[in-house]
Amino acid sequence: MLLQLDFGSDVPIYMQIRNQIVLGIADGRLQPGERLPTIRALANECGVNTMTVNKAYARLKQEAFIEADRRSGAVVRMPAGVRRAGDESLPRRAQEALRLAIAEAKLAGMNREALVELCGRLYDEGV
Amino acid sequence: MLLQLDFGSDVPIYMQIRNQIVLGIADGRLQPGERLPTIRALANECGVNTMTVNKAYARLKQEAFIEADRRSGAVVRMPAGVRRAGDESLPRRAQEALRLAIAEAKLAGMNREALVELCGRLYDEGV
Amino acid sequence: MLLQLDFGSDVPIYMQIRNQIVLGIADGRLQPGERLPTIRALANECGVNTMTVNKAYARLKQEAFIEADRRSGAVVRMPAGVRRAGDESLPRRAQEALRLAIAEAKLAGMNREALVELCGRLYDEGV
Amino acid sequence: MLLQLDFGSDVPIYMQIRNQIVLGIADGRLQPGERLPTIRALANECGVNTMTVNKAYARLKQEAFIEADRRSGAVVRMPAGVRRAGDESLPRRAQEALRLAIAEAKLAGMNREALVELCGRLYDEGV
DNA sequence: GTGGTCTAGACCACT
DNA sequence: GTGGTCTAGACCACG
Repeated sequence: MLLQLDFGSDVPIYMQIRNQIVLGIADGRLQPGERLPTIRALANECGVNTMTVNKAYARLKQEAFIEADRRSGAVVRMPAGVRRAGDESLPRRAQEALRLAIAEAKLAGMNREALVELCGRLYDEGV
Repeated sequence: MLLQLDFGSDVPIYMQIRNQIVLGIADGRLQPGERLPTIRALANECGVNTMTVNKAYARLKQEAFIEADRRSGAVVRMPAGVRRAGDESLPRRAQEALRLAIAEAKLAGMNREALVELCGRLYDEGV
Repeated sequence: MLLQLDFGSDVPIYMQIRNQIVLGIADGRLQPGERLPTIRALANECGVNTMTVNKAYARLKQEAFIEADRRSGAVVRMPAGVRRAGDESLPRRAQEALRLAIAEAKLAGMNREALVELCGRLYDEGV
Repeated sequence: MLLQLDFGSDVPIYMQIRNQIVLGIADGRLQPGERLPTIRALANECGVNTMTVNKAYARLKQEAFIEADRRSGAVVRMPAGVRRAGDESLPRRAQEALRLAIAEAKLAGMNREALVELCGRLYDEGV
């Protein structure tokens, strides 16, 4: 899986890395139990500092998306285990993001039908 | 309309103000043609710097959600002025936010049906 | 409040800082609403890097012990607000630590009465 | 006695092994004079490196919780050999851990009565 | 060889 | 002037 980072975005790089890995898990490109690249490898591949990748992995670990096994690096958690162990505030964050994105879609002229279809499609992608 | 700001959030204050006004327009609490508070009044009410509100208004204006009338301050634009055509016009940022939020909902264990229902409900709220 | 750090301990410095601030809140040396030193000031005072203090503050913030207000630095949260917003796993961690410490006390020959008295005393300190 | 290890915890594996054996001695699952599994057997059973178990045993021996009998492997020490006199002998590390855990319990909203009751219960468990 | 921690110094967005 | 982010390079404990 190749990450596409947008330096110059207002979204911090470590957050972009985190987001793309979350997307990768959700759409199946990253399978449960699969090993993620080592911090050094990913940092090298993306052209960023190891600390930056470290921060992304630390967050993913705290959010229970991955496990940082001291032996074999970081592995994707089983979906059953992704039931918010670490961060109770995340669902609320996600819901707020959802609400805002939908409000913008509405103001952009998208009707209800189109929006619901879009959301369903985004859900299905890569199931 | 009262703004609820979360100082200490990772979302900048001016962006929180911008977001809440967008939400207000979408759910009808703010009607097209309605005057927004003056920068100074809103800053005073929220206990933030006028620079902060100024930044929020500037962004809303640039995004065509409001118009800056020199006499009457900032007013909400007519929906015709905000509306664009079809799916394609959903701003990329909004669509990316949507995709990410839906991915997180999926990983939180929400099934397709529940998600679609939630999105529909969020769309309807305050229509 | 002066922090006493033990470089060379196996406990990471940022964790020592975090722990001492938690202790300070618990025993009243740090009052709710009180401002903590700025990251730079504390780093300077302790002779450590700003990143280290930053990490301690980030953790305290995530654990809901402090608020990092973007305007006025970090402030101690109201006790009512310290009800585990961020990290559900912490109480379990604390309970495990408690269990282990008590086991060691028992093996060190401390009887039940002395232990309970000690725990009560530690609880009262600085109420 | 089966050890339950949490790879991916921030507590090193060898320390988890050490801790669980201490707990086992305290609650009576491990009796004085009882033989511990050989390093190789325990390592095999837990799926860890023999070096890791070795490190745990070395620490336990240094802390006088076990003895390394050249013929029969590691055996749990007689309680007399572990017991010391009174409050003062509580190892500083343990007391600091106790203090911190109690501070966190207090900040989590636990009142004095509940805490003392919990500590007493933890003491009694498996006496 | 892994992740975790730390340093010294820098830039930036936000207020 | 604040916290947040990032870099380049380093050391260490762990396994």
